[in-house]
Amino acid sequence: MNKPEILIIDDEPQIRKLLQISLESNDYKVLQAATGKEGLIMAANHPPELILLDIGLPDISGHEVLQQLRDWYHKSIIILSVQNGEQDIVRALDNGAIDYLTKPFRTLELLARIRSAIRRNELNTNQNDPIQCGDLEIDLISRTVRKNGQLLKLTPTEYKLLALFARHEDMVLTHQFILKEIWGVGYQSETQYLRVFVAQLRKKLEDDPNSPQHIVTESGVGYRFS
Amino acid sequence: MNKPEILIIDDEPQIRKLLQISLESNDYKVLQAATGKEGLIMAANHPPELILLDIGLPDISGHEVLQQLRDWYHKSIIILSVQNGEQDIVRALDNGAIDYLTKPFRTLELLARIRSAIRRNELNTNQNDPIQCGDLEIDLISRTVRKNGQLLKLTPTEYKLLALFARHEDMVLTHQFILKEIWGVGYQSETQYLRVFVAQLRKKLEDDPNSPQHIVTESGVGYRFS
DNA sequence: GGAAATCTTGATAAAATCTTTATAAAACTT
DNA sequence: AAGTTTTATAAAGATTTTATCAAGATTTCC
Repeated sequence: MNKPEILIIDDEPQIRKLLQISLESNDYKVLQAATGKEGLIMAANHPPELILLDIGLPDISGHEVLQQLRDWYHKSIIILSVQNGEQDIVRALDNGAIDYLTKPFRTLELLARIRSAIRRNELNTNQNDPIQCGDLEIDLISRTVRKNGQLLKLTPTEYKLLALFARHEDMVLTHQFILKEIWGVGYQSETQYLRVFVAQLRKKLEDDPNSPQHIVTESGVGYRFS
Repeated sequence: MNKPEILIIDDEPQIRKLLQISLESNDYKVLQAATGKEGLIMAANHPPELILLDIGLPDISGHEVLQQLRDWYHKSIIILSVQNGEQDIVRALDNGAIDYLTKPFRTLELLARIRSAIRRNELNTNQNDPIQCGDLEIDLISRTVRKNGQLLKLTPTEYKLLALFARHEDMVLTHQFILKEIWGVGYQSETQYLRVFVAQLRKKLEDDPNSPQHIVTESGVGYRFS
């Protein structure tokens, strides 16, 4: 049985050590790089199952590393950043990072995010099958959405939005990304549209729209669907 | 053990003979038609497992035969065409042919294509049985529609439209798709046609055309039949 | 060739959806 | 804890989409 390999790219030795202990005790194999350059080389030589990438690196910017990785690396990349780094987070997510964690992070949350990210790697198949999310079933071909087997009536924009969420389950989608995908370039500042439609979707598909389970808001960043 | 039946529609006797020998020696039962008309009749009387259809027929164009077949026949149709018939091939595939072969063809390739086509049939069986939707019964073979047992009189376009809906029960069909299927490419913006015919169909087959149960409109997208 | 049936096109009213505004609640900052 | 930013929600106005009728144009069939 092979352990999944995780590459950590971070310049702070304490962080690396902390991550190493947490991850190894949960049956992952850990690889470490202290600089962006080193990280790129290690990833290229031996592509891991997941990359944890610090945005604040000393040599190359983490954003630069992310972009270079994304040219060829298609598995999950999770961003590590200091608090108040919202700008960085949004930019990284828009560049293809799949999730983010702000330091200091809680171990349980870290592990949950990692499990989810690795699951996504394996889940890229069967594009045509209906998507099952708890009590929701989204069939992208027949364009139907069912909640507990019952057909929901969605407007075109509501459906587009839900389909976008469903295609990126568990991922944080930034406002900008969603707006670009649904309304097109040029609408990236109309975040109000998004709020209105998210509210409508929640009203239709959440058991309790006041404490949403499916469409979770990531304050200052975007939304996550699960 | 029943042998799968294959209907050949081709005006050239040599080709039919060649195909017959190849196919029978590989345990298929072969039916033959020399004209489009004859082919349509034979297919209707005794739907085969697969149809090999020549595009260059003397009486009706093979395209016409294909379209008429596709109104009700949902198993595989493989197109036979002379070389240089690219236009024909593209058109035929758009009209629902599943594969094509250019004459002269190599026997092994032919047999491989046929095996693959028949395998696809088995994925969706019972296509030829009458479709029952509540009080409606649509028989694609005899081209009849009954509501509570009573025969409805539909115009050709109305029938084509209803047949299209019935073949895609519960699916949302976009305006564009429907227009392309019924009127052909180039009519995809004539949504008014569709509205008129949907209204006529509803008048004929809904109990209350003002609150349609069968043909449901998906505003901004298309219609759904159930 | 002519009558009947069918299809195309235009006009208009009704319905559905989207956009925008307003305001309150929640979440973060300092 | 107060102030600021971000988010949620409702509802009015604007726009788009749909339904329906009916008049011409075309095709089909005898």
